[in-house]
Amino acid sequence: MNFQNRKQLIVQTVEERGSVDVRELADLLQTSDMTVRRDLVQLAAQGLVYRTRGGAMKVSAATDAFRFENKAAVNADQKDYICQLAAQTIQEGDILFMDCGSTVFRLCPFIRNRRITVITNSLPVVAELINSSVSVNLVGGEVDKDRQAVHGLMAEEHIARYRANRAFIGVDGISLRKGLTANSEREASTAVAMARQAETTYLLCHSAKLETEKYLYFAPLTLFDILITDNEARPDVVDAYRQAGVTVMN
Amino acid sequence: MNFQNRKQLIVQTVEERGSVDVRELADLLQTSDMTVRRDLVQLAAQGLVYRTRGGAMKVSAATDAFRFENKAAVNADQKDYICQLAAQTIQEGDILFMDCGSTVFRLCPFIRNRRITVITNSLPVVAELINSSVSVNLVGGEVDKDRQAVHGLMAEEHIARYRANRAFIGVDGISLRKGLTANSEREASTAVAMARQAETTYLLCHSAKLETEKYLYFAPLTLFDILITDNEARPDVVDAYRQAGVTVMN
DNA sequence: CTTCTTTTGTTCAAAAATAAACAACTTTAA
DNA sequence: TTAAAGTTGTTTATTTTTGAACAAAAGAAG
Repeated sequence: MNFQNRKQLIVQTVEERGSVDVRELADLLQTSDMTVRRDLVQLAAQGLVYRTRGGAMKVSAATDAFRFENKAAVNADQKDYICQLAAQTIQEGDILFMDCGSTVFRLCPFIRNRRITVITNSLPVVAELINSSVSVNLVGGEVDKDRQAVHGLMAEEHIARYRANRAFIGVDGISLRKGLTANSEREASTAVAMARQAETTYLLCHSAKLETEKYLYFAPLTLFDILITDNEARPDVVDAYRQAGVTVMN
Repeated sequence: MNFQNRKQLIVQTVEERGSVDVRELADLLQTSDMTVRRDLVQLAAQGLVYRTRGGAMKVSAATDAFRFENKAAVNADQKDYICQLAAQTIQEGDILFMDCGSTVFRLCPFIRNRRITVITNSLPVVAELINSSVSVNLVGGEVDKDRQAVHGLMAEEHIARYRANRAFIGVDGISLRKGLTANSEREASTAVAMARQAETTYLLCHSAKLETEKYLYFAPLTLFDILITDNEARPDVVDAYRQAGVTVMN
Protein backbone atom coordinates (compact mmCIF):
# COMPACT_ATOMS: atom_id res chain seq x y z
CA MET A 1 0.00 0.00 0.00
CA ASN A 2 1.86 3.09 -1.25
CA PHE A 3 1.00 6.77 -1.17
CA GLN A 4 -0.94 6.78 -4.42
CA ASN A 5 -3.20 3.97 -3.30
CA ARG A 6 -3.71 5.45 0.13
CA LYS A 7 -4.48 8.81 -1.39
CA GLN A 8 -7.21 7.31 -3.52
CA LEU A 9 -8.73 5.47 -0.60
CA ILE A 10 -8.59 8.48 1.68
CA VAL A 11 -10.24 10.82 -0.79
CA GLN A 12 -12.88 8.22 -1.54
CA THR A 13 -13.61 7.59 2.13
CA VAL A 14 -13.81 11.29 2.88
CA GLU A 15 -16.17 11.83 -0.04
CA GLU A 16 -18.40 8.97 1.06
CA ARG A 17 -18.57 9.70 4.74
CA GLY A 18 -18.19 13.46 4.78
CA SER A 19 -15.53 13.31 7.47
CA VAL A 20 -13.11 10.81 9.01
CA ASP A 21 -10.70 10.56 11.93
CA VAL A 22 -6.99 10.00 11.58
CA ARG A 23 -7.51 6.87 13.68
CA GLU A 24 -10.16 5.43 11.42
CA LEU A 25 -8.01 6.02 8.38
CA ALA A 26 -4.94 4.48 10.01
CA ASP A 27 -7.05 1.46 10.81
CA LEU A 28 -8.53 1.27 7.34
CA LEU A 29 -5.18 1.66 5.60
CA GLN A 30 -3.33 -0.59 8.03
CA THR A 31 -0.73 2.06 8.69
CA SER A 32 0.33 4.44 11.42
CA ASP A 33 -1.31 7.68 12.50
CA MET A 34 1.78 9.59 11.50
CA THR A 35 1.59 8.37 7.92
CA VAL A 36 -2.06 9.27 7.71
CA ARG A 37 -1.32 12.76 8.94
CA ARG A 38 1.45 13.19 6.42
CA ASP A 39 -0.89 12.03 3.68
CA LEU A 40 -3.60 14.39 4.83
CA VAL A 41 -1.18 17.32 4.78
CA GLN A 42 -0.41 16.58 1.15
CA LEU A 43 -4.02 16.00 0.17
CA ALA A 44 -5.08 19.21 1.87
CA ALA A 45 -2.32 21.10 0.03
CA GLN A 46 -3.76 19.77 -3.19
CA GLY A 47 -7.21 20.79 -2.05
CA LEU A 48 -8.54 17.25 -2.22
CA VAL A 49 -9.71 17.20 1.39
CA TYR A 50 -10.27 19.79 4.06
CA ARG A 51 -7.99 19.21 7.01
CA THR A 52 -9.55 19.33 10.46
CA ARG A 53 -8.06 18.69 13.84
CA GLY A 54 -8.03 14.94 14.31
CA GLY A 55 -9.04 14.11 10.78
CA ALA A 56 -10.33 15.48 7.50
CA MET A 57 -13.56 16.63 5.91
CA LYS A 58 -14.99 16.72 2.46
CA VAL A 59 -14.37 19.96 0.64
CA SER A 60 -17.98 20.94 0.09
CA ALA A 61 -18.78 21.11 -3.56
CA ALA A 62 -19.87 24.55 -4.60
CA THR A 63 -23.17 23.15 -5.84
CA ASP A 64 -24.06 22.34 -2.25
CA ALA A 65 -24.97 26.00 -2.04
CA PHE A 66 -28.02 25.42 -4.21
CA ARG A 67 -30.56 23.98 -1.87
CA PHE A 68 -34.08 24.86 -1.23
CA GLU A 69 -34.86 22.40 1.48
CA ASN A 70 -37.31 24.84 2.99
CA LYS A 71 -39.97 24.74 0.33
CA ALA A 72 -39.24 21.26 -0.90
CA ALA A 73 -39.69 19.78 2.58
CA VAL A 74 -43.28 20.99 2.91
CA ASN A 75 -45.75 18.15 2.35
CA ALA A 76 -42.78 15.95 1.52
CA ASP A 77 -44.67 12.66 1.74
CA GLN A 78 -47.34 13.69 -0.69
CA LYS A 79 -44.83 15.21 -3.06
CA ASP A 80 -42.84 12.01 -2.99
CA TYR A 81 -45.97 10.04 -3.77
CA ILE A 82 -46.54 12.24 -6.80
CA CYS A 83 -42.93 11.90 -7.89
CA GLN A 84 -43.02 8.15 -7.61
CA LEU A 85 -45.95 8.07 -9.99
CA ALA A 86 -44.12 10.45 -12.30
CA ALA A 87 -40.93 8.39 -12.19
CA GLN A 88 -42.80 5.27 -13.26
CA THR A 89 -43.67 6.85 -16.57
CA ILE A 90 -40.02 7.48 -17.42
CA GLN A 91 -38.18 5.10 -19.73
CA GLU A 92 -34.50 4.56 -20.39
CA GLY A 93 -33.12 7.01 -22.90
CA ASP A 94 -35.83 9.60 -22.30
CA ILE A 95 -35.15 13.30 -22.67
CA LEU A 96 -36.98 15.19 -19.90
CA PHE A 97 -37.73 18.80 -19.16
CA MET A 98 -37.90 19.59 -15.45
CA ASP A 99 -38.90 23.05 -14.34
CA CYS A 100 -37.98 24.84 -11.13
CA GLY A 101 -40.96 23.89 -8.97
CA SER A 102 -40.40 22.45 -5.51
CA THR A 103 -42.48 19.36 -6.31
CA VAL A 104 -40.58 18.69 -9.49
CA PHE A 105 -37.35 19.00 -7.50
CA ARG A 106 -38.31 15.97 -5.43
CA LEU A 107 -38.34 13.86 -8.56
CA CYS A 108 -34.54 13.84 -8.50
CA PRO A 109 -33.94 10.99 -6.04
CA PHE A 110 -36.24 8.75 -8.07
CA ILE A 111 -34.32 9.22 -11.32
CA ARG A 112 -30.73 9.35 -10.05
CA ASN A 113 -29.83 5.95 -11.42
CA ARG A 114 -31.68 6.13 -14.71
CA ARG A 115 -29.88 6.56 -18.01
CA ILE A 116 -31.73 9.63 -19.18
CA THR A 117 -31.12 13.25 -20.08
CA VAL A 118 -32.65 16.06 -18.07
CA ILE A 119 -32.97 19.60 -19.39
CA THR A 120 -33.69 21.99 -16.55
CA ASN A 121 -33.58 25.61 -15.50
CA SER A 122 -33.45 24.72 -11.80
CA LEU A 123 -30.11 25.01 -10.00
CA PRO A 124 -31.14 22.68 -7.14
CA VAL A 125 -32.04 20.03 -9.71
CA VAL A 126 -28.59 20.38 -11.26
CA ALA A 127 -26.99 20.10 -7.82
CA GLU A 128 -28.94 16.94 -7.07
CA LEU A 129 -28.22 15.25 -10.37
CA ILE A 130 -24.66 16.36 -11.05
CA ASN A 131 -23.26 13.27 -9.39
CA SER A 132 -25.64 10.75 -10.84
CA SER A 133 -26.00 8.70 -13.97
CA VAL A 134 -28.32 11.32 -15.43
CA SER A 135 -26.88 13.52 -18.15
CA VAL A 136 -27.83 17.09 -17.34
CA ASN A 137 -28.40 20.02 -19.67
CA LEU A 138 -28.77 23.39 -18.04
CA VAL A 139 -30.88 26.12 -19.59
CA GLY A 140 -29.00 29.41 -19.89
CA GLY A 141 -30.12 32.90 -19.04
CA GLU A 142 -30.58 35.29 -16.14
CA VAL A 143 -30.16 33.75 -12.71
CA ASP A 144 -33.11 34.41 -10.42
CA LYS A 145 -31.74 34.47 -6.88
CA ASP A 146 -35.09 33.94 -5.20
CA ARG A 147 -36.11 30.91 -7.19
CA GLN A 148 -32.60 29.53 -7.66
CA ALA A 149 -33.42 29.14 -11.30
CA VAL A 150 -32.65 30.50 -14.73
CA HIS A 151 -35.22 32.53 -16.60
CA GLY A 152 -35.60 35.13 -19.28
CA LEU A 153 -35.58 35.49 -23.02
CA MET A 154 -32.39 33.53 -23.52
CA ALA A 155 -33.78 30.69 -21.43
CA GLU A 156 -36.90 30.49 -23.55
CA GLU A 157 -34.91 30.51 -26.76
CA HIS A 158 -32.67 27.82 -25.38
CA ILE A 159 -35.65 25.63 -24.49
CA ALA A 160 -37.16 26.21 -27.92
CA ARG A 161 -34.08 24.60 -29.47
CA TYR A 162 -34.74 21.29 -27.74
CA ARG A 163 -37.37 18.62 -28.10
CA ALA A 164 -38.11 16.20 -25.26
CA ASN A 165 -40.25 13.12 -24.60
CA ARG A 166 -41.66 14.44 -21.39
CA ALA A 167 -41.91 17.68 -19.46
CA PHE A 168 -42.50 17.70 -15.72
CA ILE A 169 -43.75 21.06 -14.60
CA GLY A 170 -45.16 22.54 -11.43
CA VAL A 171 -47.77 25.19 -10.91
CA ASP A 172 -48.85 27.53 -8.13
CA GLY A 173 -52.57 27.33 -8.75
CA ILE A 174 -54.92 25.30 -10.91
CA SER A 175 -58.68 25.57 -11.25
CA LEU A 176 -61.29 24.37 -13.71
CA ARG A 177 -62.61 27.87 -14.04
CA LYS A 178 -59.36 29.82 -14.58
CA GLY A 179 -56.86 27.18 -15.71
CA LEU A 180 -53.22 27.52 -14.64
CA THR A 181 -52.12 30.44 -12.50
CA ALA A 182 -48.78 31.45 -10.98
CA ASN A 183 -47.11 33.86 -8.62
CA SER A 184 -44.27 34.57 -10.98
CA GLU A 185 -44.40 35.59 -14.57
CA ARG A 186 -40.90 34.32 -15.23
CA GLU A 187 -41.55 30.87 -13.82
CA ALA A 188 -44.75 30.62 -15.81
CA SER A 189 -43.20 31.50 -19.14
CA THR A 190 -40.45 28.94 -18.68
CA ALA A 191 -43.03 26.27 -17.89
CA VAL A 192 -45.00 27.14 -21.02
CA ALA A 193 -41.83 27.02 -23.14
CA MET A 194 -41.06 23.54 -21.87
CA ALA A 195 -44.60 22.24 -22.33
CA ARG A 196 -44.53 23.44 -25.91
CA GLN A 197 -41.43 21.42 -26.77
CA ALA A 198 -42.46 18.18 -25.04
CA GLU A 199 -44.29 15.21 -26.45
CA THR A 200 -46.13 14.63 -23.18
CA THR A 201 -46.42 17.23 -20.44
CA TYR A 202 -47.05 16.18 -16.85
CA LEU A 203 -48.30 18.65 -14.30
CA LEU A 204 -47.09 17.67 -10.82
CA CYS A 205 -49.54 19.24 -8.44
CA HIS A 206 -50.03 18.77 -4.74
CA SER A 207 -53.70 18.14 -3.87
CA ALA A 208 -53.92 21.29 -1.77
CA LYS A 209 -53.32 23.37 -4.89
CA LEU A 210 -56.28 21.93 -6.76
CA GLU A 211 -58.97 24.56 -7.20
CA THR A 212 -56.81 27.43 -6.00
CA GLU A 213 -56.04 30.55 -8.01
CA LYS A 214 -53.06 32.90 -8.00
CA TYR A 215 -52.88 36.35 -9.41
CA LEU A 216 -51.35 35.57 -12.78
CA TYR A 217 -53.20 33.47 -15.34
CA PHE A 218 -50.76 31.99 -17.80
CA ALA A 219 -52.22 28.96 -19.58
CA PRO A 220 -55.37 26.88 -20.08
CA LEU A 221 -55.66 23.33 -18.75
CA THR A 222 -54.84 22.07 -22.23
CA LEU A 223 -51.20 23.09 -21.73
CA PHE A 224 -50.51 19.75 -20.09
CA ASP A 225 -51.51 16.20 -20.95
CA ILE A 226 -51.51 14.47 -17.59
CA LEU A 227 -52.14 15.80 -14.10
CA ILE A 228 -50.38 13.87 -11.34
CA THR A 229 -51.56 14.54 -7.81
CA ASP A 230 -51.47 12.73 -4.48
CA ASN A 231 -53.91 10.31 -2.88
CA GLU A 232 -55.29 12.90 -0.48
CA ALA A 233 -57.00 14.77 -3.26
CA ARG A 234 -60.77 14.99 -2.69
CA PRO A 235 -62.44 12.38 -4.93
CA ASP A 236 -65.15 14.82 -6.01
CA VAL A 237 -62.54 17.33 -7.18
CA VAL A 238 -60.64 14.67 -9.08
CA ASP A 239 -63.90 13.53 -10.66
CA ALA A 240 -64.71 17.05 -11.72
CA TYR A 241 -61.34 17.31 -13.48
CA ARG A 242 -61.90 13.98 -15.22
CA GLN A 243 -65.36 15.14 -16.28
CA ALA A 244 -63.69 18.20 -17.79
CA GLY A 245 -61.52 15.95 -19.92
CA VAL A 246 -58.31 16.04 -17.84
CA THR A 247 -56.30 12.84 -17.47
CA VAL A 248 -55.52 12.45 -13.78
CA MET A 249 -53.07 10.04 -12.11
CA ASN A 250 -53.25 9.61 -8.35
CA MET B 1 9.90 -13.59 -22.38
CA ASN B 2 11.16 -10.45 -24.11
CA PHE B 3 10.36 -6.81 -23.52
CA GLN B 4 7.38 -6.71 -25.89
CA ASN B 5 5.66 -9.60 -24.16
CA ARG B 6 6.35 -8.22 -20.71
CA LYS B 7 5.13 -4.80 -21.71
CA GLN B 8 1.83 -6.22 -22.86
CA LEU B 9 1.37 -8.26 -19.71
CA ILE B 10 2.26 -5.36 -17.44
CA VAL B 11 -0.17 -2.95 -19.08
CA GLN B 12 -2.88 -5.59 -19.05
CA THR B 13 -2.32 -6.40 -15.39
CA VAL B 14 -2.32 -2.76 -14.40
CA GLU B 15 -5.57 -2.17 -16.29
CA GLU B 16 -7.21 -5.16 -14.68
CA ARG B 17 -6.16 -4.54 -11.13
CA GLY B 18 -5.87 -0.77 -11.03
CA SER B 19 -2.46 -0.98 -9.41
CA VAL B 20 0.36 -3.48 -8.94
CA ASP B 21 3.61 -3.81 -7.03
CA VAL B 22 6.99 -4.28 -8.62
CA ARG B 23 7.24 -7.47 -6.62
CA GLU B 24 4.04 -8.92 -7.95
CA LEU B 25 5.05 -8.13 -11.49
CA ALA B 26 8.49 -9.64 -11.04
CA ASP B 27 6.81 -12.77 -9.75
CA LEU B 28 4.27 -12.85 -12.53
CA LEU B 29 6.84 -12.28 -15.27
CA GLN B 30 9.41 -14.58 -13.70
CA THR B 31 12.01 -11.88 -13.84
CA SER B 32 13.93 -9.60 -11.51
CA ASP B 33 12.72 -6.44 -9.77
CA MET B 34 15.26 -4.42 -11.66
CA THR B 35 13.91 -5.48 -15.02
CA VAL B 36 10.38 -4.68 -13.99
CA ARG B 37 11.47 -1.23 -12.90
CA ARG B 38 13.24 -0.64 -16.16
CA ASP B 39 10.11 -1.70 -18.02
CA LEU B 40 7.92 0.54 -15.91
CA VAL B 41 10.14 3.55 -16.59
CA GLN B 42 9.62 3.00 -20.30
CA LEU B 43 5.89 2.40 -20.01
CA ALA B 44 5.46 5.48 -17.88
CA ALA B 45 7.44 7.53 -20.40
CA GLN B 46 4.97 6.37 -23.03
CA GLY B 47 2.08 7.27 -20.75
CA LEU B 48 0.74 3.72 -20.68
CA VAL B 49 0.91 3.43 -16.89
CA TYR B 50 1.32 5.83 -14.01
CA ARG B 51 4.48 5.10 -12.09
CA THR B 52 4.24 5.01 -8.33
CA ARG B 53 6.86 4.19 -5.76
CA GLY B 54 6.81 0.44 -5.42
CA GLY B 55 4.74 -0.21 -8.50
CA ALA B 56 2.40 1.33 -11.03
CA MET B 57 -1.20 2.41 -11.38
CA LYS B 58 -3.77 2.85 -14.07
CA VAL B 59 -3.39 6.30 -15.57
CA SER B 60 -7.07 7.13 -15.13
CA ALA B 61 -7.08 6.14 -11.46
CA ALA B 62 -4.21 8.48 -10.78
CA THR B 63 -5.66 11.49 -12.53
CA ASP B 64 -9.43 11.41 -12.13
CA ALA B 65 -9.21 12.84 -8.65
CA PHE B 66 -8.58 16.26 -10.14
CA ARG B 67 -11.95 17.87 -10.23
CA PHE B 68 -12.83 21.45 -9.66
CA GLU B 69 -13.36 21.80 -5.89
CA ASN B 70 -9.97 20.36 -5.51
CA LYS B 71 -8.17 23.05 -7.37
CA ALA B 72 -9.51 26.30 -5.96
CA ALA B 73 -7.67 25.95 -2.65
CA VAL B 74 -4.27 25.31 -4.23
CA ASN B 75 -1.94 28.32 -4.15
CA ALA B 76 -4.77 30.35 -2.72
CA ASP B 77 -2.62 33.30 -1.66
CA GLN B 78 -1.12 33.87 -5.06
CA LYS B 79 -4.46 33.41 -6.77
CA ASP B 80 -5.97 35.98 -4.45
CA TYR B 81 -3.19 38.40 -5.31
CA ILE B 82 -3.97 37.98 -8.99
CA CYS B 83 -7.67 38.43 -8.38
CA GLN B 84 -7.16 41.61 -6.43
CA LEU B 85 -5.32 43.09 -9.38
CA ALA B 86 -8.07 41.91 -11.68
CA ALA B 87 -10.79 43.35 -9.46
CA GLN B 88 -9.17 46.79 -9.56
CA THR B 89 -9.73 47.01 -13.30
CA ILE B 90 -13.48 46.50 -12.94
CA GLN B 91 -15.81 49.50 -13.02
CA GLU B 92 -19.40 49.95 -11.93
CA GLY B 93 -21.85 48.82 -14.55
CA ASP B 94 -19.38 46.51 -16.30
CA ILE B 95 -20.51 43.36 -18.03
CA LEU B 96 -17.97 40.59 -17.37
CA PHE B 97 -17.35 37.13 -18.71
CA MET B 98 -15.87 34.72 -16.18
CA ASP B 99 -14.82 31.26 -17.28
CA CYS B 100 -14.65 28.08 -15.20
CA GLY B 101 -11.00 28.22 -14.15
CA SER B 102 -10.08 27.82 -10.51
CA THR B 103 -8.19 31.11 -10.43
CA VAL B 104 -11.07 33.01 -11.96
CA PHE B 105 -13.34 31.48 -9.33
CA ARG B 106 -11.41 33.26 -6.62
CA LEU B 107 -12.33 36.59 -8.16
CA CYS B 108 -15.82 36.21 -6.68
CA PRO B 109 -15.17 37.54 -3.15
CA PHE B 110 -13.61 40.68 -4.62
CA ILE B 111 -16.62 41.60 -6.72
CA ARG B 112 -19.49 40.57 -4.43
CA ASN B 113 -20.48 44.11 -3.63
CA ARG B 114 -20.04 45.66 -7.04
CA ARG B 115 -22.97 46.63 -9.24
CA ILE B 116 -21.98 44.65 -12.27
CA THR B 117 -23.23 41.80 -14.43
CA VAL B 118 -21.35 38.53 -14.69
CA ILE B 119 -21.90 36.05 -17.50
CA THR B 120 -20.39 32.69 -16.60
CA ASN B 121 -20.42 28.99 -17.40
CA SER B 122 -19.09 28.07 -13.96
CA LEU B 123 -21.49 26.65 -11.38
CA PRO B 124 -19.22 27.49 -8.42
CA VAL B 125 -19.12 31.11 -9.58
CA VAL B 126 -22.91 31.19 -9.70
CA ALA B 127 -23.09 29.68 -6.23
CA GLU B 128 -20.71 32.32 -4.89
CA LEU B 129 -22.45 35.26 -6.49
CA ILE B 130 -26.08 34.23 -6.21
CA ASN B 131 -26.48 36.07 -2.92
CA SER B 132 -24.60 39.21 -3.82
CA SER B 133 -25.22 42.49 -5.53
CA VAL B 134 -23.88 41.06 -8.78
CA SER B 135 -26.42 40.25 -11.44
CA VAL B 136 -25.60 36.80 -12.80
CA ASN B 137 -26.22 35.34 -16.22
CA LEU B 138 -25.58 31.65 -16.60
CA VAL B 139 -24.50 30.15 -19.89
CA GLY B 140 -26.63 27.18 -20.93
CA GLY B 141 -25.58 23.81 -22.29
CA GLU B 142 -24.30 20.43 -21.20
CA VAL B 143 -23.26 20.18 -17.57
CA ASP B 144 -19.74 18.81 -17.10
CA LYS B 145 -19.61 17.02 -13.75
CA ASP B 146 -15.85 17.06 -13.42
CA ARG B 147 -15.41 20.73 -14.06
CA GLN B 148 -18.69 21.83 -12.51
CA ALA B 149 -19.30 23.92 -15.54
CA VAL B 150 -21.44 24.20 -18.64
CA HIS B 151 -19.93 23.52 -22.04
CA GLY B 152 -20.84 22.51 -25.54
CA LEU B 153 -22.27 23.93 -28.72
CA MET B 154 -25.23 25.57 -27.04
CA ALA B 155 -22.92 27.27 -24.57
CA GLU B 156 -20.81 28.72 -27.34
CA GLU B 157 -23.85 29.99 -29.20
CA HIS B 158 -25.15 31.51 -26.02
CA ILE B 159 -21.87 33.33 -25.38
CA ALA B 160 -21.80 34.56 -28.97
CA ARG B 161 -25.06 36.37 -28.33
CA TYR B 162 -23.52 38.57 -25.65
CA ARG B 163 -20.98 41.38 -25.68
CA ALA B 164 -19.00 42.26 -22.54
CA ASN B 165 -16.51 44.88 -21.40
CA ARG B 166 -14.11 42.39 -19.97
CA ALA B 167 -13.48 38.65 -20.02
CA PHE B 168 -11.54 36.97 -17.24
CA ILE B 169 -10.28 33.61 -18.35
CA GLY B 170 -7.93 30.95 -17.02
CA VAL B 171 -5.57 28.65 -18.83
CA ASP B 172 -3.75 25.40 -18.04
CA GLY B 173 -0.54 26.27 -19.81
CA ILE B 174 1.02 29.29 -21.49
CA SER B 175 4.34 29.60 -23.26
CA LEU B 176 5.94 32.06 -25.66
CA ARG B 177 6.72 29.26 -28.04
CA LYS B 178 3.39 27.46 -28.16
CA GLY B 179 0.88 30.02 -26.93
CA LEU B 180 -2.13 28.90 -24.87
CA THR B 181 -2.62 25.22 -24.11
CA ALA B 182 -5.22 23.30 -22.11
CA ASN B 183 -6.08 19.91 -20.69
CA SER B 184 -9.66 20.05 -21.85
CA GLU B 185 -11.00 20.84 -25.26
CA ARG B 186 -14.35 21.90 -23.88
CA GLU B 187 -12.89 24.36 -21.41
CA ALA B 188 -10.67 25.83 -24.11
CA SER B 189 -13.43 26.45 -26.60
CA THR B 190 -15.56 28.21 -24.02
CA ALA B 191 -12.66 30.47 -23.13
CA VAL B 192 -12.10 31.34 -26.77
CA ALA B 193 -15.78 32.11 -27.25
CA MET B 194 -15.70 34.51 -24.33
CA ALA B 195 -12.51 36.24 -25.40
CA ARG B 196 -14.01 36.82 -28.82
CA GLN B 197 -16.99 38.69 -27.41
CA ALA B 198 -15.11 40.86 -24.93
CA GLU B 199 -13.67 44.31 -25.37
CA THR B 200 -10.69 43.50 -23.14
CA THR B 201 -9.64 39.96 -22.26
CA TYR B 202 -7.61 39.29 -19.12
CA LEU B 203 -5.74 36.06 -18.66
CA LEU B 204 -5.46 35.17 -14.98
CA CYS B 205 -2.47 32.91 -14.70
CA HIS B 206 -0.61 31.64 -11.68
CA SER B 207 3.14 32.15 -12.06
CA ALA B 208 3.84 28.42 -11.93
CA LYS B 209 1.93 28.01 -15.17
CA LEU B 210 4.10 30.46 -17.10
CA GLU B 211 6.19 28.63 -19.68
CA THR B 212 4.39 25.33 -19.23
CA GLU B 213 2.66 23.44 -22.01
CA LYS B 214 -0.30 21.08 -21.95
CA TYR B 215 -1.29 18.65 -24.62
CA LEU B 216 -3.90 20.73 -26.41
CA TYR B 217 -2.97 23.96 -28.18
CA PHE B 218 -6.01 26.18 -28.56
CA ALA B 219 -5.03 29.80 -29.14
CA PRO B 220 -2.12 32.18 -29.75
CA LEU B 221 -1.03 34.72 -27.14
CA THR B 222 -2.98 37.36 -29.04
CA LEU B 223 -6.23 35.87 -27.75
CA PHE B 224 -5.95 37.99 -24.63
CA ASP B 225 -5.01 41.63 -24.06
CA ILE B 226 -3.59 41.58 -20.55
CA LEU B 227 -1.83 38.85 -18.60
CA ILE B 228 -2.26 39.07 -14.85
CA THR B 229 0.08 36.93 -12.76
CA ASP B 230 1.39 36.94 -9.19
CA ASN B 231 4.47 38.55 -7.67
CA GLU B 232 6.38 35.29 -7.49
CA ALA B 233 6.75 35.14 -11.25
CA ARG B 234 10.41 35.06 -12.27
CA PRO B 235 11.42 38.56 -13.46
CA ASP B 236 13.29 37.21 -16.46
CA VAL B 237 10.21 35.29 -17.59
CA VAL B 238 8.00 38.34 -17.17
CA ASP B 239 10.51 40.41 -19.12
CA ALA B 240 10.53 37.90 -21.92
CA TYR B 241 6.75 38.17 -22.18
CA ARG B 242 6.93 41.96 -22.23
CA GLN B 243 9.61 41.78 -24.93
CA ALA B 244 7.25 39.64 -26.94
CA GLY B 245 4.64 42.39 -26.77
CA VAL B 246 2.46 41.01 -24.00
CA THR B 247 1.01 43.44 -21.47
CA VAL B 248 1.71 41.97 -18.05
CA MET B 249 0.32 43.04 -14.68
CA ASN B 250 1.91 41.66 -11.53
C1' DC C 1 -6.96 31.15 34.26
C1' DT C 2 -4.89 26.88 34.93
C1' DT C 3 -4.49 21.99 34.21
C1' DC C 4 -5.09 18.02 31.56
C1' DT C 5 -5.76 15.61 27.32
C1' DT C 6 -5.39 15.29 22.55
C1' DT C 7 -3.34 16.35 18.36
C1' DT C 8 0.42 17.87 15.78
C1' DG C 9 5.16 18.72 14.08
C1' DT C 10 9.98 17.37 14.31
C1' DT C 11 13.79 14.54 14.64
C1' DC C 12 15.85 10.23 14.02
C1' DA C 13 16.59 5.45 12.94
C1' DA C 14 14.92 1.51 10.36
C1' DA C 15 13.02 -0.30 6.25
C1' DA C 16 11.87 -0.13 1.52
C1' DA C 17 12.53 1.28 -3.09
C1' DT C 18 15.41 3.07 -6.51
C1' DA C 19 19.44 4.09 -9.38
C1' DA C 20 24.10 3.07 -10.65
C1' DA C 21 27.84 0.03 -11.59
C1' DC C 22 29.30 -4.06 -13.16
C1' DA C 23 29.31 -8.94 -14.47
C1' DA C 24 26.94 -12.59 -17.01
C1' DC C 25 24.25 -13.80 -20.62
C1' DT C 26 22.01 -13.53 -25.30
C1' DT C 27 21.71 -12.02 -29.80
C1' DT C 28 23.54 -10.33 -34.09
C1' DA C 29 26.54 -9.93 -37.80
C1' DA C 30 30.93 -10.06 -39.91
C1' DT D 1 33.91 -18.52 -34.45
C1' DT D 2 34.29 -14.26 -32.49
C1' DA D 3 33.62 -9.53 -31.49
C1' DA D 4 30.22 -6.06 -30.64
C1' DA D 5 25.91 -4.57 -28.97
C1' DG D 6 22.22 -5.04 -26.23
C1' DT D 7 19.67 -7.31 -22.09
C1' DT D 8 19.33 -9.00 -17.78
C1' DG D 9 20.59 -10.03 -12.94
C1' DT D 10 23.37 -8.99 -8.80
C1' DT D 11 25.55 -6.09 -5.72
C1' DT D 12 26.06 -1.68 -3.66
C1' DA D 13 25.12 3.16 -2.66
C1' DT D 14 21.57 6.63 -2.51
C1' DT D 15 17.09 8.29 -1.87
C1' DT D 16 12.50 8.02 -0.13
C1' DT D 17 9.22 6.48 2.96
C1' DT D 18 7.81 5.00 7.30
C1' DG D 19 7.05 4.54 12.36
C1' DA D 20 8.51 5.72 17.07
C1' DA D 21 9.72 9.03 20.45
C1' DC D 22 9.22 13.33 22.21
C1' DA D 23 8.42 18.33 22.55
C1' DA D 24 5.19 22.00 21.22
C1' DA D 25 0.63 23.63 20.31
C1' DA D 26 -4.34 23.53 20.53
C1' DG D 27 -8.65 22.38 22.78
C1' DA D 28 -11.35 20.82 26.60
C1' DA D 29 -12.36 20.58 31.42
C1' DG D 30 -12.31 22.21 35.79
